[in-house]
Amino acid sequence: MARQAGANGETTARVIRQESLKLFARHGYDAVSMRQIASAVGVQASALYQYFPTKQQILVTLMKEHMEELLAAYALEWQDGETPRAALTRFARFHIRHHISRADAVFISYMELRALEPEGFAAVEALRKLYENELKSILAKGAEAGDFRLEEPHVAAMAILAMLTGVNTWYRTGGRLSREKIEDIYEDMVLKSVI
Amino acid sequence: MARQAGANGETTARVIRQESLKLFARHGYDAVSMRQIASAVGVQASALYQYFPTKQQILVTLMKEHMEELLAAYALEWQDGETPRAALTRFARFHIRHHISRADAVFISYMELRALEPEGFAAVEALRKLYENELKSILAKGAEAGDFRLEEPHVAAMAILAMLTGVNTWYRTGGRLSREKIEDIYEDMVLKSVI
DNA sequence: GAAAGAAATGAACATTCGTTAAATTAATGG
DNA sequence: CCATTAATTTAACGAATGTTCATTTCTTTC
Repeated sequence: MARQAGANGETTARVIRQESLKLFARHGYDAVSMRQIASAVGVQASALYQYFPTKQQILVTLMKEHMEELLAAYALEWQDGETPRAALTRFARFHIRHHISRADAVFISYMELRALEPEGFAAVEALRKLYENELKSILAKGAEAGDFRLEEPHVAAMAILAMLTGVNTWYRTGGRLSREKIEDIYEDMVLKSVI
Repeated sequence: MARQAGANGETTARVIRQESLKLFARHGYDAVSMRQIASAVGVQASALYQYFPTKQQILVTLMKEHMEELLAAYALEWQDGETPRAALTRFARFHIRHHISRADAVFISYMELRALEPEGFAAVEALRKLYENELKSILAKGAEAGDFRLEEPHVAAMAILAMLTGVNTWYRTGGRLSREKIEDIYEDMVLKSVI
């Protein structure tokens, strides 16, 4: 056989992304072979090279897309003229909501940074900094306005991001707590931690 | 050459641990080869098998030792009859202090869980739960006594641990902030988040 | 219905991997 | 100083890796 009936390039490309994401998250970039990805897609390893020039490019694509999706989703939520507290509340709830429904992509984006070659690393890191700056900006404004009590906005931002992103270490779909409830808990802790 | 002048088994074993820790933290378990480790130690790859039966056992040993050292260090700090707030303060400061001076081991212990085969995974996971339970116990007692306001002690414990452990994503030795100062900031945020 | 393009296969490549076995050298104890 | 043992080397193993290339099959277009 060579070409399957009903085969379509766009579909295959999407399935490659999908299955790579799952496999990288489950076993790690280095532990997953091109043959494993191909097998999950239902294709031979050589077929992957019609869509990605290297294995590394699959990873870079997944990570960049994740960060760009995150930034785009946050941009949709953003509102001008909010109080610092309202902005921080919005940020916390958005972060939890966005992250718990994308466990695999989040996992990869934090774990596989070291698997990136310099060029891809720089690109992904730049996107991450953009997102971090959204939170830092909220905290800095809040500190200036006297709404937040914090000596080191940078450290506070790192602490809050770590706390929020940590939700993925324990949250599993269909668990006891609803997404709303989890947002409530984290919002509460984040707000209190800076007030 | 075969045996080096002054060679000694105990020394080599320690150097293997040391260099493996560095390499695994820097590149990830799967990305590091036995030949790389051997080269860092200053020995041929086959010599490693005098000290560890498999590459996997090196990883298991490093992770178990890290968790056991953590539990032992915490046991030394522990004090009976403390108020929940004092206990939480002690926990937060201990966690920061212990973790920032062991960046490599901490990194591995969180990143390479998935590289563990079932047996080793279960052992390491059990040790981790013991440590988590120390914090949960503090939070549960504090909630019962009315010192802490939290509906979900489990979630709060996960959130606090993530926040504290996150220090290693940004902290670098010799930075602007002293260890004491960092402990102060995290203690403050953790305490406020549950009150 | 033939030509052109897209989608995929199958075989092969050099390299690297974890691991084993036999041989070799240095330190130790009588 | 000789025998033993500990520490390490050199060489080799089969298996797996990312990637390339020529070929084959299906779809679309004229």
